[in-house]
Amino acid sequence: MSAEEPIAVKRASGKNLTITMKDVAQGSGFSPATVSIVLNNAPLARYIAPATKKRIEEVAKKLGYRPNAMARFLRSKRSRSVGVMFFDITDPFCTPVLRGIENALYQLSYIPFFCDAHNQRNRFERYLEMLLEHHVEALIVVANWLFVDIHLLADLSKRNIPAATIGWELPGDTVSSVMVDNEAGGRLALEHLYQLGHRKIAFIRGPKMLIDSAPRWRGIQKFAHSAGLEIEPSLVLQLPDSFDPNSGFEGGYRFAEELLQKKKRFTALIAFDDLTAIGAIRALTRAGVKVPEQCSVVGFDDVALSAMAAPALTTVRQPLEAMGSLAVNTVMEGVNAGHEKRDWNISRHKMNPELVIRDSTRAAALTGSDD
Amino acid sequence: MSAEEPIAVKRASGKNLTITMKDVAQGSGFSPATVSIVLNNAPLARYIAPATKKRIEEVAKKLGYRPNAMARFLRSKRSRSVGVMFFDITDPFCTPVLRGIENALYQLSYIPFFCDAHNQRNRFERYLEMLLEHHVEALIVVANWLFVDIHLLADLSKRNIPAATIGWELPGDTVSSVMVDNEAGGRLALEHLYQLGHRKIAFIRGPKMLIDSAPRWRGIQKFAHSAGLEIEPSLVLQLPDSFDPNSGFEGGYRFAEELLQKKKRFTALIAFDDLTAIGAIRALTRAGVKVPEQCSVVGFDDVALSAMAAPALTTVRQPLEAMGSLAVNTVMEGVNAGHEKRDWNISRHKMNPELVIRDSTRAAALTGSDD
DNA sequence: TTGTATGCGTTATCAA
DNA sequence: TTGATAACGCATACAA
Repeated sequence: MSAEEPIAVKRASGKNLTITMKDVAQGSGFSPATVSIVLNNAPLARYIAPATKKRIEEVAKKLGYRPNAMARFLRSKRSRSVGVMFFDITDPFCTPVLRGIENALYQLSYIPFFCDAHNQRNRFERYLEMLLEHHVEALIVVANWLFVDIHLLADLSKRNIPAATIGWELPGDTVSSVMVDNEAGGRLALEHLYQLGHRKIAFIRGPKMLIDSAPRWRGIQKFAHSAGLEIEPSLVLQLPDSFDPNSGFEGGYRFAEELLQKKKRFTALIAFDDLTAIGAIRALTRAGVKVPEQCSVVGFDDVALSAMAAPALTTVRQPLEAMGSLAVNTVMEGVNAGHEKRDWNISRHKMNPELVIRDSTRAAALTGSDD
Repeated sequence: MSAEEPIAVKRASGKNLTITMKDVAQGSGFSPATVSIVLNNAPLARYIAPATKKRIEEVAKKLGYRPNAMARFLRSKRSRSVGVMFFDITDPFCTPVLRGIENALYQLSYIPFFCDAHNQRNRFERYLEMLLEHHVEALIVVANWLFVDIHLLADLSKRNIPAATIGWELPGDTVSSVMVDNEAGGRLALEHLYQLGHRKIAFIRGPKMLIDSAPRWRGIQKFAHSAGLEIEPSLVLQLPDSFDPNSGFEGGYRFAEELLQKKKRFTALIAFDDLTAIGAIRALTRAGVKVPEQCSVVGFDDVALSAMAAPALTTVRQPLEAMGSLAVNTVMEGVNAGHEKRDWNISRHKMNPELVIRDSTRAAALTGSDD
């Protein structure tokens, strides 16, 4: 093949900077249809002469042709984009999840629209609107509490837009979900302390509004029951509802302080999440109670800072990144099913938590705690 | 107006779930052109009869009409989307920046595409490709080191796609940038310690590959010079290059350990960034050196975890969220200029850092440091 | 093996 | 004051 065959492109030689398929057609001497078939490697490409293919690909490359995703959507109805909505990206929980989502989408050559509802309902709705206008093929919602009524998201599935939630689940059978097995996590935390010999254990439960709170506590109760461990009510506190994902830190601090002031005796503490644990540790340390020597502390989540906390936090890890990818794979199954006109079902995943033992826990001393 | 005038929409009553402009036209009894004019409040809308407007808007709403962003783009060349590319979202530096970008875009009814290069060049390029295919109106790149040659991004400005970098700047005059004034920040950190009476100060400088490292150090040197403070070379260490944004923690730990082992005497330490500072504090504490009683430590950035560290970290804050918004406003000026066929210039912003005094610094003791 | 024609949902120009 | 028509860039059915 004459590799030097000139590429003729008629252009107003002016402003128009975007190379279109027509340009490639003109440049290669074939029709736009043929170009389309070749560049997309469509079924019909089987019948195109190799020389033609080569020529077209060559020209496309030389011209720097880039398919226009918008125009393409108009025909194919595939936008190759997915909406990713966070209730509050400020929550350290979110970053690894985002990474997991992004990475899985990237593998599939999909690109995410990023939305952050700032915990505001109207903002959530506005973003939903925008995503719909941009015709995302699927939606992933990352949240740990619920203000979104079913209708909003169920609406999506009526439009055949598969949706999945992470860290949260919806009643009904229209939205898939990916969560950690909170009950197992709660059990894991208590079991760990129990095995270390702790019997006087304090608890800072999660806020009522968080869907995680109840099952974690249930896991704790169940283990306590099965092990014959008594949970002393006066050692159980519950964080107040709050929209600030970082409020746990302050809450943990205050509640640990409170326990100390009431001269409660405990050799270990299970916090609702890592920030709460770190806040509690801060209060304990400040009051002269050494962690873990005098009091062990366990968190939940294993967010990035937990490994850097002092002492490094023992915690129940959620596989956040994996949860992100799983959500992607889940909705993409729906997307594919849709295109192949297959039926499919939503799925609800409960992923296994994992105990990560670091420096904030150790075997119970013989004596009780402080004061 | 008869509020009950029926809306007649002919449809195959089947699968098609998306309401188009044509549907609104049919439903309202007007032509698509008129509907377009009314719903976009185009100039010509001035001449449309109020009753017509009302009817059309009513029908559009009742039918749940949503403009198709793709089709709209094809005509208007406006995608109402912006590419946001992170070199590594894992860096705690990034989250507040993302929030700032997202928020500013939201105000303008633009939606961001989220891209994370994972510090990989080919991934960066692939994403760039995707963003171009999706015809983003602008690009924002968040990074603190450079593997991207000018050409890649300069290429954009040839396509009239305004670009801005955050935390990093490019030579040439094609890409805007938003950075913190690192030199001022370095000065701030040292000045603070100096005023507290510290004279024996150790430094952990940033890796060479980070653009921030040099100016921060320059700010330190300049202040030292002007204050007549001597910087002891043996107290100056430099972090090795690394692609892991969290490696500073380990580096800070190791270097602080090293200083201690060499029996160096110092009453304060300035770390390149917060993670490094927190790592250093960990090593100091572990070696029995109390922070801040025996050694003050200053960080840089004020990432989220700094306030929660123990002790809470004194640091030089970058206005990360504001930097994000500023970058948005900067590129949007280019976008607007482009549409109004105006000329415009890129801009380079240096934002003021701010000293945040927390618990990791205090007045120098009379004696030196440890051992 | 390749080309022609059509339509996706909009907007803009022109005509009525 | 409103409507018909063309065009944006692409992919497909059909024709050649």
